[in-house]
Amino acid sequence: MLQIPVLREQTDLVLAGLQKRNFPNAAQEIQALLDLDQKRRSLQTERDELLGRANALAKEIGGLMKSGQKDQAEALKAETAELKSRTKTLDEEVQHLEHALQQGLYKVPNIPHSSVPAGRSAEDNEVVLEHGSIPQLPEGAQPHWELIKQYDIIDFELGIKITGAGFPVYKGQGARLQRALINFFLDEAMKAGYTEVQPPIVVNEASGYGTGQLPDKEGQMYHATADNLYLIPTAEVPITNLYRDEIIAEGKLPIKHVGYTPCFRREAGSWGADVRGLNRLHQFDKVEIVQIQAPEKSYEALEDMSQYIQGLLQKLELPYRVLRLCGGDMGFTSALTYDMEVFSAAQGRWLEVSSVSNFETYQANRLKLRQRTEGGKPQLLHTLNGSALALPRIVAALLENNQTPDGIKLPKALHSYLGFEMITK
RNA sequence: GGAGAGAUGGGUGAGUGGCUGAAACCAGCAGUUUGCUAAACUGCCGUACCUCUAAAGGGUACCGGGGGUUCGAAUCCCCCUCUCUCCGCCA
Repeated sequence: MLQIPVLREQTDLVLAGLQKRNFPNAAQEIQALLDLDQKRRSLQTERDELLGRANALAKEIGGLMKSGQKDQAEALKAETAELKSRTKTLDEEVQHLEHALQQGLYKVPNIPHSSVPAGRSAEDNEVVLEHGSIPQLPEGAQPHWELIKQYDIIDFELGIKITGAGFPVYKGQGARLQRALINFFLDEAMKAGYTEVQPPIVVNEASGYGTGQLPDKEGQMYHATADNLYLIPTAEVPITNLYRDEIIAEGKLPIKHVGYTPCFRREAGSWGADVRGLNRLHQFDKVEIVQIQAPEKSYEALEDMSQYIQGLLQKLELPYRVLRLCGGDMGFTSALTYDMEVFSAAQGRWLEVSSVSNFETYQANRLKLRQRTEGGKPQLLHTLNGSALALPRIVAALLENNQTPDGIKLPKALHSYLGFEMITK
């Protein structure tokens, strides 16, 4: 979440940012928070003064008791009793205000970076670049949901039987392709300096709040209520939370991690015409890269991550484009997001396969993730992450774009991982 | 799941009602000494908020989390969480 001092001292900047996001009633909402903050501070000052007096009295009483001056001690006790009841009331008010402020701040999204275009929806996203050419498909080319049946590599009906819609079963060459992609992505990331981690795929509530899934996206995560644990929607959650409540030494930066996990998304209310086949699932595999960086270097890191992800797409020989998301389409916690989309030729659509974001201090503030700086107070770090990559839509594009009458040709980069070069019947 | 023990600063670990935001040691930082390194010595060495300020300073809170007793709680009481040991169950 945003820091209160930023709200206080750079109000105009915050308001301009919220406007870019089309955040409703920004001025009133922020003013309400500033009022809460003002009131909290004045009450805290008052409370602390009273507590200070009570502490001094307690010491005095101790001294009097020791020297046997009981009557005088009793007189002071009476005074403390009154202080106590006043501080109690004040303390309750302060706590109430702090809570209200916290709740209010949870509802304020991150401030977009200056390069983020204004806009309301996906249509206003800015195409930064396009790479590769659109493949010419043979006569009678099929969308991937037909191909997976023909080659018997992914089975949605079986998934429906054992779990439900959106939980496909990968079989044979399909399963092998999944495993090849995961290994390829992990190996590439390690070559690029990311340290692999294998985190839990269920997380507690504190982790959900740490990276901002809670309370904003409460309904989007599967919730194991018996233990109050959440199935992760992305490896970002456990990996970034590895560093919750940490103060990192300057020399340890940047921290770079890669992790493969299944991801679980309820996708409540988002099913429609464009979600056939692998386009949208409740469970899917993803390799995620995470960086924790010093504030002055985070945008450099974001560009590196973007380049890295583009390199993967190039090795997979997929045509792709890079979008800079507009204020209205960007995630709640992000300051700048690039989406990478591949062209899935039989559907004739761009499919989002990666989203790489700089959260600046928004997550770090919740996480209390800071760096130790020389001679100064600990300073909030910047967190970044990106998919590298999400598998299902990559698979969709690979199948659709590379179909031939003889089978589906797979890119060279994967051959050694697959043990075959083409999916055949 | 049952029984018991425990949770203190970066680490080890003292502390059972006031002089303890917290000993000591280790690690770390700065300095003295030194041909270099090492050793020795000296000093510094938690976080958040409030207040004040040019800077310094001052205040409050925090000893797993929450509540209570008390003029006063790391210390006493209650609840919760977690860890360890033993038993049971299981991979």
